[in-house]
Amino acid sequence: MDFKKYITNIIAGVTELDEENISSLLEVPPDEKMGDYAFPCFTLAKVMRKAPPLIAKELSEKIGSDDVVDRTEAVGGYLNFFLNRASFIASVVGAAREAGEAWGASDMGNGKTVLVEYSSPNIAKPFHIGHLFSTAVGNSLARIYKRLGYNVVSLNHLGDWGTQFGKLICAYYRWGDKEVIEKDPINEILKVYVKFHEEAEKDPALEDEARGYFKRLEEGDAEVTALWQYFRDVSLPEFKRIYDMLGVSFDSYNGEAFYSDKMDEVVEMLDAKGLLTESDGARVVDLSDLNIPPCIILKSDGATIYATRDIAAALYRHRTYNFYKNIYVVGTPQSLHFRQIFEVMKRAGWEWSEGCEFVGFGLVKFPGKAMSTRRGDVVFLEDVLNEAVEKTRAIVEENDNVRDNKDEVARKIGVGAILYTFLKNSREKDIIFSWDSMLDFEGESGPYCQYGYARGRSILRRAEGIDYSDPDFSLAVSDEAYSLVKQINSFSDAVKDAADKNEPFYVNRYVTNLVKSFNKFYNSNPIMKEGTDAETQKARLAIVDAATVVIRAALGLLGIETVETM
RNA sequence: GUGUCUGUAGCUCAGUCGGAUAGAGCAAUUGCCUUCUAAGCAAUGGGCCGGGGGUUCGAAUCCCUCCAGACACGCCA
Repeated sequence: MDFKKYITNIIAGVTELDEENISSLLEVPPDEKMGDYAFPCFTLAKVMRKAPPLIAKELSEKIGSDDVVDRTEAVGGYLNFFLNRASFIASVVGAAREAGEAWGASDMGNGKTVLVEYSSPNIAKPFHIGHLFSTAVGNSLARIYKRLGYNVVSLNHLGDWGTQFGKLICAYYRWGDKEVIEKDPINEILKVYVKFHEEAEKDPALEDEARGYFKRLEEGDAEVTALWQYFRDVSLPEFKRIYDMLGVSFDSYNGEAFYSDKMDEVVEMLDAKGLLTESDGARVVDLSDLNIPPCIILKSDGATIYATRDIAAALYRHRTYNFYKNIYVVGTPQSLHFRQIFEVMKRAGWEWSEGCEFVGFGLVKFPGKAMSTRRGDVVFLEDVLNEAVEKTRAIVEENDNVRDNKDEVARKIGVGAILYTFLKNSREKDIIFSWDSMLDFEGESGPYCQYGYARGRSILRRAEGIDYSDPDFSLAVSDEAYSLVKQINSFSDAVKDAADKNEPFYVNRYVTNLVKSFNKFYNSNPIMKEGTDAETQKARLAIVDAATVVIRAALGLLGIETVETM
């Protein structure tokens, strides 16, 4: 049942306000001692021409109590509602257990299609820790939208085209050693790529040479294309290995190259709209009326640029998926680029482009400076994940609680810890990379949440054979039980907030608070311990059951897996 | 220079469509492992919410201004 709505109706019955108005005013008090819902009477004071505390008092007297609302209290200008705890717990726990894994789901998406473009690494370059930001956020958003009933399509817009490949090919011809590269393609290719940038500092002519190679690639030159294909072929298995480890998958790996033959049409369409002007030999869309730089569509050498490809990709996606939303999970440094291409599409008269959303995330930095693949200043994601799994494995051995599948447990917890770190703050915040904080498994962390789940499961295993399907919840009423059940009840709010803002950290914070409440609950309300009354035990077991299901569901939305013991 | 974002406890951050004594984790100090897993629980200390003005019954939150920092700003992506 929707308690907020219930209370809104009560207030509507005793005031002149409409339900929508009341609902937006109704809030949750900062302290549980102040009740479950609070209605501020300040705005009412103007129309009723009475002091807010007096209004609150009068309303409180009018409302009285029933099976759902235990009582109301007027404090200051607030009218505070206290729910009947036993019936609240019974209602929420019952509903959550009935819904099971579907708790928190919604049909608001109604089958509308949401595209989420994320991860999108550059091929022929190692997958570094910075890529995890996009991967973690995108994967989580995809899961969140799915839970809300949207038809989600995950897109990995591989960076497999552009002048950077000219650079790579140029570097390969100059400094590459085929035999060495075959043995460890990604790292060796990275080495020549770094060398290219070092040399280009001294000899800027190299840049032109690189652009020349890309031009040849775009023109379909067989030799250069074969080399490009090779770079792509050796990269994909590397990426897939990491995605498997993270539990991430994509519906499409169509990268930039996929759109290389779809750009002529875009150029023609923009031209037909009269949007293209010439500027220093390049063809651009002028955006000076917005005080932002022009969007380059064709470079002065006639080759395309990533803006052209992104526009072609958006058009293709519109035609293929008829999307409701087309979400780009890309670093904030690219915000101007997306503003430009969204504006160009708008000026082209493509109304569907309104559905395009830029979802930026911060930089992963080293203390002092940003990471740079060009300089070779990178931390490889695989190293971070392996380190986390290794550390977890050592803890698992030391604690000696896990009997089977130790490797699997270590992987899930190690990876979960890293994912959690990337999803715990608002996504636009930069992350300063440090091994210490990456490998901190105490306090608010992935392992903390997984631990709470494992403890709950452990209690339920001890309860095997006990039938707690229909307990008397009045026996389980306690401050800890009540606040835990309130958390369980608010799951769907957290999911909606997360989708609304495209911020997975709302779910992260939610599950952390849920686990915190759960830990308090089982620490102060004995369940399978000796001396616990049998009927009380059943009611508490039902709560544990509901809590574990919701913890698992919430962690699942973050891409974090659970373990039965740890 | 222009634009976007940020500034809250020693550190990392929540809270920012105005509301009740400004919160959490880490770090520090202290209790709790013969009793459901101590990756845990309980408790203590810690704050001119960058500075200054303004709007309001009420401002960390809105407006103005200054200071500090990050990122971006045509032929890379």
